[in-house]
Amino acid sequence: MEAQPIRVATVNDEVYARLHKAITSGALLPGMKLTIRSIADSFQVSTMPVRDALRRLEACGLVVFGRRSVTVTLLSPDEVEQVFQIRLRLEQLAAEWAIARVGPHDLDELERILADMDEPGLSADQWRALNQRFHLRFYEASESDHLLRLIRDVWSKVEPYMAIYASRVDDFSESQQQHRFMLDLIRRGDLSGLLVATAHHLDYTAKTVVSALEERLASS
Amino acid sequence: MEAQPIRVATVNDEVYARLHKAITSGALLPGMKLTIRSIADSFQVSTMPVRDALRRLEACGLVVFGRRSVTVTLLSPDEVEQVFQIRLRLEQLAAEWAIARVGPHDLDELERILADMDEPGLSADQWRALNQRFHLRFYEASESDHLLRLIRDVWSKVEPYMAIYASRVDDFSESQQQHRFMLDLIRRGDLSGLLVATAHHLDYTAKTVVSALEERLASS
DNA sequence: CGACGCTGTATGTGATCACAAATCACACCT
DNA sequence: AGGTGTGATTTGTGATCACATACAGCGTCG
Repeated sequence: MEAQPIRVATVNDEVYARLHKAITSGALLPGMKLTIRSIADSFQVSTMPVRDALRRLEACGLVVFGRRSVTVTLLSPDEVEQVFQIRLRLEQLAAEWAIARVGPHDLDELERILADMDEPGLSADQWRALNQRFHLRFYEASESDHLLRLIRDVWSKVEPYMAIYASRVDDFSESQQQHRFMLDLIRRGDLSGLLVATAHHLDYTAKTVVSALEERLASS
Repeated sequence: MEAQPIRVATVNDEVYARLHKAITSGALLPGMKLTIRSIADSFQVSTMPVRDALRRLEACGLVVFGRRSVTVTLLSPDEVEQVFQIRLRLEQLAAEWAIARVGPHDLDELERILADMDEPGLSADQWRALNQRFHLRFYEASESDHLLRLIRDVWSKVEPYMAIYASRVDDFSESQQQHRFMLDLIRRGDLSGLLVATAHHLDYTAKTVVSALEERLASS
């Protein structure tokens, strides 16, 4: 139980959190133009915290500052694929570190998350949240805040597109099967097996997301 | 010749660039407390662009916002080592992509940079700049802005400590020898050899930097 | 002599205002 | 009818002001 310094919620952080969620959940679609003033008005705050929040989102790569505009980052299918490749390398490293330090308590929690994901009738958002929690929860065992933060940021970049994918598909059994297989490898401490499984899992996800994205682009 | 959109220099960007350089070059030491107002005064601008710039630096991990203070990020030797490990994975991926697309023009420029590094009487800052340019110039051939930006950011995190190291050592021949070896592998398209060499090179650098850092900590 | 508590200052946060430039619209010219 | 130039509006940028609170310095008490 490492005590994080208590951060009293500042408006800045709140705006950042809401915008981050809005973008990654797909509520604000990639390519959409944002205006600082409208956001400020809708949140009933001044433009200042919105500016700060957008700056931080810019550094995460979620928005892009133009000459006179702020737009939600729009990735081409090719870029999405690149980001997935980057994610893979980072997550493989995290897996290496995590598998060596994972404890029984961690395993229990991972198991519980998977159980939650088996629950029928999950919304796409709920499934995405649980899916992310499963992976990140495991990587937390790596005990590297730097790596974890990096993975989170890179994850965020492709999250909007996973939201698109998840909203069109209602069968996650294949993905869930892979999760169980990976958890089993983690339990047995099979690192090389886990690395392969992770690559396979991410490739599978990437292919699905990218093809869904290309299909959407072609139809427009 | 891909045309970058013309960014007229805003005060914000200028402040960001200066602070970034000040931190990575070691002029602002890790752990140092910053005050928005003093920075604004010294740059003869208002506090506003400084705030924006610091927010962006925060997202890059170069500064940390406390409750009532902004401090330059201070990394423990252990954290520095972690970041080097992350760098390695990212740079190996970049090497994979770059070695397949590198062209004669790129090779010429890399050669020229190495020649510049052979120049005797280089200051520590100059050597660091050239060293970074050599590696990043190669990775530019990967043609992935996302990966490149990520590497740049992660690099920045350990740059201050490389500055400490570089200021204490005046013999870079070992490092330079590794560079020449790597460039030769690039020329011959020997990917697996390059991956090993990259790992060796970064491990060597990390060990040197970390031990210099620990030595400095022990003596204080 | 040291620890605790209070007060004053310093400083990040948020709001409001002013400005310049980019964008859009409409009208005009070719 | 299509392209172009001009004006109005939008909108990000930067400055200044007000405020609440963390932090330091000092005094007092045990």
